[in-house]
Amino acid sequence: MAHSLTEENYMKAIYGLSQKSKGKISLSALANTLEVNAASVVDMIKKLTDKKLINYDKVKGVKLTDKGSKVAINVVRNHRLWEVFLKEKLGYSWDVVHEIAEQLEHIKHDELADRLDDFLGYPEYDPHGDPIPKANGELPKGATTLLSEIKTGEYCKVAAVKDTSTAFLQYLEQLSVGIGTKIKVLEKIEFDGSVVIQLGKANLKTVSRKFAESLLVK
Amino acid sequence: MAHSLTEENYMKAIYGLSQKSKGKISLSALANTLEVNAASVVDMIKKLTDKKLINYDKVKGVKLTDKGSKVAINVVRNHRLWEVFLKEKLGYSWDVVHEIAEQLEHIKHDELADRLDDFLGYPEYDPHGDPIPKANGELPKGATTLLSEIKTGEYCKVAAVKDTSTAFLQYLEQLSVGIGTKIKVLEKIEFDGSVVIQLGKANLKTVSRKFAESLLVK
DNA sequence: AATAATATTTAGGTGAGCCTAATTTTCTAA
DNA sequence: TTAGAAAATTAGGCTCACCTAAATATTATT
Repeated sequence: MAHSLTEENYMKAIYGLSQKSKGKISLSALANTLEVNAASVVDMIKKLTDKKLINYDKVKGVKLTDKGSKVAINVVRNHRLWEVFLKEKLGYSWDVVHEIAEQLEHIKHDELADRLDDFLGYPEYDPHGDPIPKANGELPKGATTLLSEIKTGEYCKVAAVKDTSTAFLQYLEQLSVGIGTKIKVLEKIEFDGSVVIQLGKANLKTVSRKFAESLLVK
Repeated sequence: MAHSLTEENYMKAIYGLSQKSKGKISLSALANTLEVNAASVVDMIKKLTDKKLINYDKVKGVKLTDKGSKVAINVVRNHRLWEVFLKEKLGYSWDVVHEIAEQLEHIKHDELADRLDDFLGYPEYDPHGDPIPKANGELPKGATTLLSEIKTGEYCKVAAVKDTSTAFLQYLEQLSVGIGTKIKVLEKIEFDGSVVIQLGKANLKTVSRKFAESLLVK
């Protein structure tokens, strides 16, 4: 009843894709996110289907079964808890925790996630602001509003990053923007979607559309 | 220049065997501790030799090179630090930490061991009393005296367990014997090597030769 | 020294997860 | 509606780490 590291990664990828884009999940989308060849995906989809972890239909695409969903949520829970550990306890910066958690998320032991959760004080969000699934699989509400959706003149607070690439996280670091940072939207440039924002008392910055669409706020 | 999980386990096994028995390390001894077929060992020995991680000689047996030694010590360092973490921070009992640390020891990130070490307060020994290699590879002195070597009437303190099997650890737990427990040797039965010991004020127990040869004291 | 036991090596094979190349199916846009 | 693009599939191979079975070496025992 245990799953290989690779199987877990496929299910996590399916889960991730189903969260961020409501449409159907194609094999090529999976191949893309997992950075493997489409032919490899076909193999694995067969295997996971046989194990009743997913359902596949040319029309509906790939879907996790309840069983597969549990596995995926568990891996995500582990990943995010370990990220909190790495940041809060070992002092790693948020652009590094992801890659280490990619390894730690596959450590298998019944009570491990729960003990870690307890040790960390039951955090609701990981260092990137993503919600950490509870032991029962329940997911705390995550932010859904983009910085780009905030009206001119209004305030918001950074809730999460949509893009967890090192490049973006380091850029945020450089701007001293983190989870909880207060932002005022001063101007939205119609031409290219750039946004002029105010950080702190009088610190003005112009950020790109891409930036404004990568930051989740509330 | 990274090594596979399997390669790391072979080097750890070679290191372990070289620590506990001073003689030559045969392929069959390795096959035995790794619980694989001897033919598999032959394959891997070739591979590790090519990578200059070990030297193999029919007469002298298997030996780690300096390079291989560094890898092995690193894995052991990781293993024992994670064991401390699991016991001290997550509250796992000492008969469980080993199997989880078997997985955690292979997590790869440059600063991880050092950060963990710092977080744990630079422990010198793991929960079984085994010395934790320092960042520079140096190994704190470990206990070498067996309970069976203590003379009748003398006192000693448990320093480490030589056997880390669940069966032994749980038995110790049951007897309330842990690292640091004070023991007085009352009698040594010549017939079968059993030892009568005193735990605490007046708690007498008779333990087998096997037991007395599995407990390291000082 | 001969036999028995153990250790080592070779040869050939397995499954997991990946690949390329070629093909077929499905979707999209002229 | 049909050509072209994109997606899915098949066929055949690869590497890693393992296996069994058989052959050869070495070591121990009588």
